[in-house]
Amino acid sequence: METSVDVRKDVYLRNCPCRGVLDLLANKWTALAIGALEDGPRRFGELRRKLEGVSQKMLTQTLRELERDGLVSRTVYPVVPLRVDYALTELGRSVAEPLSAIRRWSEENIGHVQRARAEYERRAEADPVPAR
Amino acid sequence: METSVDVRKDVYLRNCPCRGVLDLLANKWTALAIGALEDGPRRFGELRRKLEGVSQKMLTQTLRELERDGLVSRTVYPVVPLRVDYALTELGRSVAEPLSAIRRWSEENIGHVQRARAEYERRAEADPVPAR
DNA sequence: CGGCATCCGAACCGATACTG
DNA sequence: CAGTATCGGTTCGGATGCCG
Repeated sequence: METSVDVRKDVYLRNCPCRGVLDLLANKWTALAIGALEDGPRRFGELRRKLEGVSQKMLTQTLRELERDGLVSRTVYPVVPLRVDYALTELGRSVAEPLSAIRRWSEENIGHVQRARAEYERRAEADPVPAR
Repeated sequence: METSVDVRKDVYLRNCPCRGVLDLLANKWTALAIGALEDGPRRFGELRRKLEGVSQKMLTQTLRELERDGLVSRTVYPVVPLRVDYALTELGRSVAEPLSAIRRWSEENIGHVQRARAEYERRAEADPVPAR
């Protein structure tokens, strides 16, 4: 069936819709939000506390996009006070592992990055405009 | 040796420097740039053509950050016309695989995402302000 | 060829106030 | 509790022009 437009699935192509998906995953809070849901459903407030430094606005926005794209489900319990649960969908669970690898890499290699950064600055000082 | 400040390596903590690393990887063009260098060194112009839609400014900026953080090396050949090669460092090669997984997921799951998006819009139309 | 500097509109994001 | 709405500052990012 698949009415295939002549745009192959290649993130390097300008007009490929996968670009949008990549951008979603590349969002500042996406990897953290997905990771926080790996162990089961969480309430909005729990996520807010877990993702230190996230503003309520950005968390809401991030979760909305993830819900819209089918990675996260949102369940409202009509109780007082209001309760809203977020959970990974099957699609969301399938991206959890790749994103987890990214988070892990960040934690494991921060040392290397910091050393590289220090080295870079050291050069910039010692050598103002070498070949650039 | 490791002068350990009391900030553990946890991307969920507000003041953990890993946040900066995660942000680097979460940049719009980072995953594409790293991927384009997987098969060996590439010239600036090659990368520009490969990453369709990237502006020269953003490509330069992305490559600079990657160089600064030790994921990419930059080699200038003092010839006319000028030639500059970019290549992955060992650190850069170690992140190539995780980022590749992210790109692959984007390409493989664009269908699911598009269907979810259509479904979401369909609901929004049919049901203006249900529980939000 | 591979940049850098500048301008400028667009998008992002935090802070605050208000709602069911 | 879990949002929405709005305002304003910051950053993003494209377009253009110039340089070695």
